[in-house]
Amino acid sequence: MIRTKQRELIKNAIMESTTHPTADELFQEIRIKLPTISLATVYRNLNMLASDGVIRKIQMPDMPDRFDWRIAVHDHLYCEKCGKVFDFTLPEALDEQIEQVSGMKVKQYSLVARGICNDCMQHEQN
Amino acid sequence: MIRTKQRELIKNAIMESTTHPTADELFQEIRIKLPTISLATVYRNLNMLASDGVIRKIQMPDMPDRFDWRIAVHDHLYCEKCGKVFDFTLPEALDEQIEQVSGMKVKQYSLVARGICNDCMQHEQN
DNA sequence: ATTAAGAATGATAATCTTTATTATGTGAAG
DNA sequence: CTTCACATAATAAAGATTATCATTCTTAAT
Repeated sequence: MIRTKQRELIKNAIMESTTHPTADELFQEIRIKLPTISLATVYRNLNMLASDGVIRKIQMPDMPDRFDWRIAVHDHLYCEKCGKVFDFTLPEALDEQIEQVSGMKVKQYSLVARGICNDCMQHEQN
Repeated sequence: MIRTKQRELIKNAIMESTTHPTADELFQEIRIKLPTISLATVYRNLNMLASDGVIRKIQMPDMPDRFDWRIAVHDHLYCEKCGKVFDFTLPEALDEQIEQVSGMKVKQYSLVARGICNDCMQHEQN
């Protein structure tokens, strides 16, 4: 993995992100600094970084993949009101439980919740 | 939701399935009995049945949606070797835990694991 | 500095799954 | 039987991601 300015910009953009940006959001952001960058390059690098364990790819149904610099095990909650994605961490990882219950070897799992976040709950007028 | 033979066939096909078929797999199967059926109809009806709670839609990253007649809460494990999808059920649902940890209102969640199933473990030659 | 070789890029085509569109057909209530 | 809302078939379109490939960079060695 050689060093290129594209990869550098992509990595920095994620590392500085507070949301969980999609490939396209990162593309739009980086484009301002480096207008010649291609969306394919963004995807390519995000996947490389993810498979190197530098960043994490979050895959949720019905929405584009998102990327996260927080590589420690944690899960995600999508707010159906505001569309934001929040992190949460269960007291203990589920790998073992799943193995016990299923009798299979678990390599990884993804836990994604949908609901309403705190902010949106408070602003609700029902 | 009026009664049509297409809907009937789709529902039956799922109810009799032992795997967790995709829309296209169901389409190919039903096509034999009713060659004029359209893939769009299969999708439309599967989504209707799912939102009516008659069947369940299973969404996993990197593969097409699958459908399941088992509507009771349960989770899924995808075997990376043979490609089959297995069911499992944790001792208790996670909604509450997630709510406590995240402080949000959880409407639903999806837990999908990847790994190696029992059969494939035993046939492995490593 | 030069160069050679591998690796990454940009541009775009292609893929895959799913939904939208629209004209046509059909079930069931009167 | 007629009517009309709803469903269907056929296909176009969308949306996200990956593949392709000619071109351009990086890097390490000369």
